[in-house]
Amino acid sequence: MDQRTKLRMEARAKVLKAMAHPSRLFIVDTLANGECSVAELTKLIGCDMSTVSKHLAQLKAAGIVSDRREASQVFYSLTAPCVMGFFDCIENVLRQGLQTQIELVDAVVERN
Amino acid sequence: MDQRTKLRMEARAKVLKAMAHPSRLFIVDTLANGECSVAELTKLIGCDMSTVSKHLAQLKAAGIVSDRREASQVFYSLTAPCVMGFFDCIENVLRQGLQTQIELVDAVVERN
DNA sequence: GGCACACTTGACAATTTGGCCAAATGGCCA
DNA sequence: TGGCCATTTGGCCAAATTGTCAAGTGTGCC
Repeated sequence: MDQRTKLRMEARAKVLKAMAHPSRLFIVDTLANGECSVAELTKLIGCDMSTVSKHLAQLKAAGIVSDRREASQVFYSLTAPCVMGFFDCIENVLRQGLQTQIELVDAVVERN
Repeated sequence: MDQRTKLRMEARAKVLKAMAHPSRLFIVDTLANGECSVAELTKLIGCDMSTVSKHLAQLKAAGIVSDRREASQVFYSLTAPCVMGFFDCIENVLRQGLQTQIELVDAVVERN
């Protein structure tokens, strides 16, 4: 892998890595319906606010969300709505994986 | 986040995490052009074959690639070509992030 | 100024990940 | 069977990730 390709893959990986966490996926899913304050997200997720704040910082660093201050609250919103398009494909992969597992079990049952 | 949602997000995260690594992204990109043996991929990536094998195992566990044995070689191919659709969006996010940085620099220059 | 509120950051421990080496496995052929 | 080749697996260590608590920052209000 030449240097140029490596750098491009690293940049891409950074974006994917930012989304590759249950809480952060949930945040993205939630923000797709409109902006949210950190407190709201914290309540929905159910863990420490500092944890949520750090997840949001990661998403922001990746360019997936952006923040807006209003008085003492900070509202986050989705700046890259195209990531919502990932979910259809991911659900497909999950379904396909499940199907494969069923087939494997069937094959074992068949054999016995 | 209720249990059901949490499980779904974890499943989705597993698929994304499988792709969220430079070498694994490169593998996916390469396999999009047709199947490859582990040795070929190892040569292209330029690290230990055992490392590549483990990356492939992760992609396979996530249901993104599948393997086919032919004599002593193992050929991998992309079973979820829809993941290629991620790249357009990711490139968008990266471009947008770059643009944002330029604007920030401009703002600083403006101020001085 | 001082206080309360929403949020972010730093320090830290626990867990996971990534890479290499060496050893094991699987399949072909003499 | 034994040897060879491609690949996988296990052991190990360094580095990255995650979460929590405590302390810090920023904003509005009295």
